Amino acid sequence: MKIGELARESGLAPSRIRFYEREGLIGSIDRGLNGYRQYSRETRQVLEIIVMAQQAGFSLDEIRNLLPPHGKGDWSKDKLVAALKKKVIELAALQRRLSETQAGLEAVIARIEATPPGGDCFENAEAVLADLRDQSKPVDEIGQFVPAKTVA
Amino acid sequence: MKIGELARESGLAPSRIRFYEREGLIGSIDRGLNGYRQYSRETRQVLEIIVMAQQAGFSLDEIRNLLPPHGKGDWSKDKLVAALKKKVIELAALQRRLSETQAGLEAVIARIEATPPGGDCFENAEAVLADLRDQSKPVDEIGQFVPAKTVA
DNA sequence: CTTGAAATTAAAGTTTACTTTAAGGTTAGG
DNA sequence: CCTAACCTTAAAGTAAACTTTAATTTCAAG
Repeated sequence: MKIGELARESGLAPSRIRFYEREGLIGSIDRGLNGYRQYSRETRQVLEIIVMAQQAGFSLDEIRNLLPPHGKGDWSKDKLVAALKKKVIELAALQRRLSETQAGLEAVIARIEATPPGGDCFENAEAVLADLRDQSKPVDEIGQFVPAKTVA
Repeated sequence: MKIGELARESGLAPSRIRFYEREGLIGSIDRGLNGYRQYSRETRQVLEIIVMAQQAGFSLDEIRNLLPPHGKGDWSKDKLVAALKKKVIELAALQRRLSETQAGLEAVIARIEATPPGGDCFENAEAVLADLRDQSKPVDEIGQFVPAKTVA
């Protein structure tokens, strides 16, 4: 599979795929005699995980550390299981982050919809934001809202 | 309230608050005789909403359009609520996909760990990857995974 | 054999979201 | 009164995540 095909299938631009390779997110891939990159189907899964993780707010740097080390094909059963389990843990991390984001958004929606039609925007803001603060943890103990601590 | 105090309370750098003002996310604020910015308590709430929305994946540009027109008063909350709800739906969809992927992975792990120790590693790996492809449904109807359409 | 689509590289450019710097004016404490 | 901490501005700098450009090379069709 050449880069153009992979690009079509994944929906990512070829430049982006090459960029991920330069950045070490995709392991060294095979080259044909002509120097063209030859991808396996596995690469598509990797790209998908990268995109998903990005959508959940992970930086490429974090993703690089989450992805299993792409040492080539000595795939023993144990290593395969270990890699998959690691992936499950990664997915759980993604889910946690998504849940937090979603909970925060829903709280904000609830508050806005609870505002009386003619009312001042921030009349009861204080109370609801306090709720938000109690439920999840968008603030630290000093009372500042934390800048999205990226979770490795 | 001067900028330093607001910065301490919100946890945002003064430069960042001034930046948001330049970008039109915070309305025109009062100035003292000395030219110092004088903030009201409302501004803190606005800053918190900005941070919240950022964590949910909104760009500053999108946020600017969601926030009340700071010329005068009423914030048409319908637009804001609609956008936020749309975002929640997106997040839910993302989470469903993650769940499916995770469930698939766990099933695959269980299968591998149940295989008798005599098996061929590569045969196994092949089957595992096939499972992964079939079980998770990470693609849209064209077969691409969608690149997180940011919603205004 | 020629032509156009697709591949390669290195390097430079873009956007977003800030921060830092430089050069100053203001204010509170000792 | 002096000094340090805080405020002001415009402008330049930075980091992340890509994309675009330019200058080739290669492949596939007619």
